[in-house]
Amino acid sequence: MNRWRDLYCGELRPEDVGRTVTVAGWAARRRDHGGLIFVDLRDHTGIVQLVVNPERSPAAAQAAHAMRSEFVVRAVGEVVARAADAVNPNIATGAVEIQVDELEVVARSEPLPFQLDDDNVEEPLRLRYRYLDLRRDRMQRNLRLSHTIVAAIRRSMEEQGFIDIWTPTMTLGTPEGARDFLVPVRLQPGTFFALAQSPQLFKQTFMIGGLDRYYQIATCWRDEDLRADRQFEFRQLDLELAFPTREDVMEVLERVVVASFEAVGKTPPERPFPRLSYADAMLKYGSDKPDTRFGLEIQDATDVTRGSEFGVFKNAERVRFLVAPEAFSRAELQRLEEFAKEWGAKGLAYLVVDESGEVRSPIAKFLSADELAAFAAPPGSTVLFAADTQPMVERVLGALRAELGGRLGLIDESQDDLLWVIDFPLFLRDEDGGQWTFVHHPFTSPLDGHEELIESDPGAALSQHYDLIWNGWELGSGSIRIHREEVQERVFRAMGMTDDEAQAKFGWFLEALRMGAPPHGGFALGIERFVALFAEEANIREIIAFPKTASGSDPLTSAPAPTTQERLSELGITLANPEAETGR
RNA sequence: GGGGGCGUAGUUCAGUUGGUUAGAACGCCGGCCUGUCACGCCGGAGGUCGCGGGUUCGAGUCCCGUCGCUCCCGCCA
Repeated sequence: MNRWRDLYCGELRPEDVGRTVTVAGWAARRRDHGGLIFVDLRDHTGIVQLVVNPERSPAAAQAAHAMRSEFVVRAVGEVVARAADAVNPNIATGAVEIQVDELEVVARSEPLPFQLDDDNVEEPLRLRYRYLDLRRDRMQRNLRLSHTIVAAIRRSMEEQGFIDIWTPTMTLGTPEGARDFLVPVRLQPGTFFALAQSPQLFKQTFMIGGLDRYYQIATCWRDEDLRADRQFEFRQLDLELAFPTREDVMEVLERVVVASFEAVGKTPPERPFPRLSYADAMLKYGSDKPDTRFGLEIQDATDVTRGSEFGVFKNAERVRFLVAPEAFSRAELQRLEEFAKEWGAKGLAYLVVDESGEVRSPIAKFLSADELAAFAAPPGSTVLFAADTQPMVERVLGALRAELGGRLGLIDESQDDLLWVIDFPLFLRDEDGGQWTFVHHPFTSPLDGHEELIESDPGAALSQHYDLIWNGWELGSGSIRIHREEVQERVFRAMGMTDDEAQAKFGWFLEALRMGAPPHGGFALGIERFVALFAEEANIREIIAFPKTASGSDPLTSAPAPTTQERLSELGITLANPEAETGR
């Protein structure tokens, strides 16, 4: 290759025996036997063993003796076969080694703040010294996997006729949705750009502009609290196409998913992926992103319990239950009730059917024969009830189901369940107001024939919104959009927005809809979540080179940081709390 | 904004009912060692027990406050 190296450390094989080669990398480990010194030389491809023999090269032996962990080293030597009893089967290069003639310390290293072979280091320390963390297998693997998947996505999108177009990241803020990150504008003090939460309106504008099939791996910003699966900034595969059916959009995504599985050598799911209605998902799984790798389905008993002697059942809007395949002890039931209460339940009624078939329950005496028949469960199981409003019942049993799935080991980890949740409602009622608010975003089209319900029965109107779910993780959302301005205005009105407000926020877009907007629809898939599932990482920070901590800072650079008074004056900004200016 | 968990050597952790000089492993430093591959053996250095206050004869340990990290709820069109 060049003066630094002829090939990579991990590439050496028996057929290289006899060659004189130059290699370079980091000294992962040194074993100094006083005479012979072994050095494990590492680069991104793997490890090769250097053997430094003072009889062969006294100078190299001296250099190797002074060498320490993570020194950057260049070595010249002869590739030799190892003796049969000296072969190391744990590394790919284990049949050979390099007898060193020349050893150059290219760069020294201080002792590291943590050991690279310790896979149990606190995350803040890893992030503070991310460049060291990146040398490790885990991060190398994850970042390269991320690249492989993004490359496969791009290839698939281009094969399907999509073109990559850039959209602005500095844009007009939207009061709805997530909090915007604001960017003050020096040339117009007092005004702000918002960092794009997504290219939503721009991609719809591409369709009106006749671009037909657009995609982008777009960075998006949202100023909300961070989580294991949420960062301030993240990427999404953003796409939009003209004149599609809902099935067309889903097919595009299914091809992308299958191409990604193939790219990483994983058996792809069969197409088409199963479709599940929102109503069924909420009933059976208590979630709009169900993990369907296990059963434990929720059942509705409201028809039977409406005439119950048991007041809690009789008066509840909904009574639902699930049957756990274990006869829980009193202590376990108490823990489960605690759990249910944390999710908002007032209590947790239960029927335990022990191994002999005997029913043990404080509420059994209130229940009719019909009720007991409806809840029939096999010996060695427990029926767990939620009785409350429908949203609360869904919430509590959904959480309980997910918890039990994990706790009872019901999940088949080898399985990959990809599915579509479709037929979402168009609106949900705001918890504290009673105001109708959109489920996805206000540009989602009602289902065919549901336009009339926008005014007459908003809660009953279904939409052409669909979510893609993988093992209980939401990969992304999409919809067929509204392409008629008149429908768009009606949706805004149903949400309680005046025409003036709609004009102020979206006037430019409503105007575009009046000038020949084709039917269109699209999708956005979260790249980091998608890659994390392939990488079997529970946290997207493991997929991101330089992520923020849960409190929103970067331990490597110490960002964010206060700025100077000069910069603030230029921007026309006065801090309400000037102490913050000097930093913490 | 709310709830849970964590914070002791460079790292990962232990630390009894509040009681003498706060320990272990790995790492680091020095020495010995020519077939190791988590090399081995001998010796050594290394501590603001996150920070501040309180209770006590005495606090790593108990109490209050605070900071940081993390998970979850809210929030995330």
